[in-house]
Amino acid sequence: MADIPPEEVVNYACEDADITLRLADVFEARMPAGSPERHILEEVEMPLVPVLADMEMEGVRLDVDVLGAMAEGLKEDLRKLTESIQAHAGVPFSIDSPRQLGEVLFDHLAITDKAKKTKTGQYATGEDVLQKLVDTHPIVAEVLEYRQLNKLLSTYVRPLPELVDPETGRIHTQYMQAVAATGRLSSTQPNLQNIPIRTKRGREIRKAFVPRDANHVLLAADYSQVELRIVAALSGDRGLCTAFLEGADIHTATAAKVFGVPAEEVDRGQRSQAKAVNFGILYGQGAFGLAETLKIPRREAKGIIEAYFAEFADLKAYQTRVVEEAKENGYVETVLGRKRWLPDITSANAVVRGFAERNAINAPIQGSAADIIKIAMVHIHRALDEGGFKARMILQVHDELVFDVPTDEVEAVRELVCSHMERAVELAVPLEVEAQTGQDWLEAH
DNA sequence: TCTCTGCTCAC
DNA sequence: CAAGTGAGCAGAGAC
Repeated sequence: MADIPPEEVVNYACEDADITLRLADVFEARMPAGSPERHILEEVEMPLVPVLADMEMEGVRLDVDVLGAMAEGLKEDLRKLTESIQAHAGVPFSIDSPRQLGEVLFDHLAITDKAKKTKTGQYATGEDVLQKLVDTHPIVAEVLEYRQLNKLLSTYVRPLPELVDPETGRIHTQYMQAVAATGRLSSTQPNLQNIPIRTKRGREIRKAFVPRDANHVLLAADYSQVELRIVAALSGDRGLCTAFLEGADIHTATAAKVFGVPAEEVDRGQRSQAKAVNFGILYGQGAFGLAETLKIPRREAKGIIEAYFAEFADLKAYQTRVVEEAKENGYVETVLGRKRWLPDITSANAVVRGFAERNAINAPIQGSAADIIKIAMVHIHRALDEGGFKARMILQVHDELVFDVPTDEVEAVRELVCSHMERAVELAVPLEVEAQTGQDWLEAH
């Protein structure tokens, strides 16, 4: 081994021997030519590196005045809420401290005699816990609102303007390519993959994400129901596949089957329940979790899940199969053959094993969605370059891509982006993409 | 200064 | 016991 340059060698220190191997041999053994791993490395992950680098360097412009105005409003509302919460409590305390808040609510004010504890023994004061206690005392609703507004101020509105690069005037996130166990990207410094959208107040933050100048717009393109389409394709479930092939509203179609009524007669409540079941399926949720989400008795949740799997029997069989395969092989795979190893799948501990089983169900779905959008990103980046477009890909949020586009390129880029996203892979069901433009990220949704 | 905990934002 | 993947913030305590 003396003739191998040191940078081409890996050393293993074992109990009673030092083993030296050629790096190239280790690589060939771990990623043999023609293997799915090698394909993912060479055709997806490596080509994605310069794409992500370009996105990071390009950055996204932030209108700091929008956030400045929001900050003033939030501070004033938080001041009033703090005053009122302290008055209800009767003692000064830090609302930001879950421990102090728990003591105020459950010892001092004693708003319930059934307080829940966390695993470390302190009072649980999470959103779901407080939501159930909202009628016991006026302080509870105020704490919930305080938490929501303080989250917006402390995580987004205050820090984001600080992260604008003085050179470019833009925010430059970092995409982490080898962090998430499923193959997803993550985003840090700042995380631009969790900018609020759910609440009215939070959504406003998206108005601060703007195109580079007056001659550009933001174009946001997102996959419609991509994970449910993937689960339909992977399971080959006839009911699910047919619904997607017919272009049906998937939650309405699901409700029609589960509740045994024609699609036209599905009401809002039934659709919303079916939607919750569909999402739960992606994570391996059980009756307990569904009951919690829908705020219905467990018995009822169990009935809904049973009706669901009676209708979508191929899906049930698929989930059973994927867990069995995980036990057999020690891993599960995405559409591209990306593996997630699950050593806990054979654990004797039912809690630990249950976790691994839900990972076995979820990872192929979440990971396949990651595979698909990564392929689309590589193709789109190449097509924009080859087409001589000035449009730039600037953000990825798991099932969504955002572009900064000159106004005269909008229609061509929209077509290019949608077409590459929809054709990234060929599945047994169509992939659909919705694209919208706007003068800010909120408007583009 | 570092790490852990609890909480909450996104998909 | 119970719903997957992440990141960031403030509090609290160890060092």
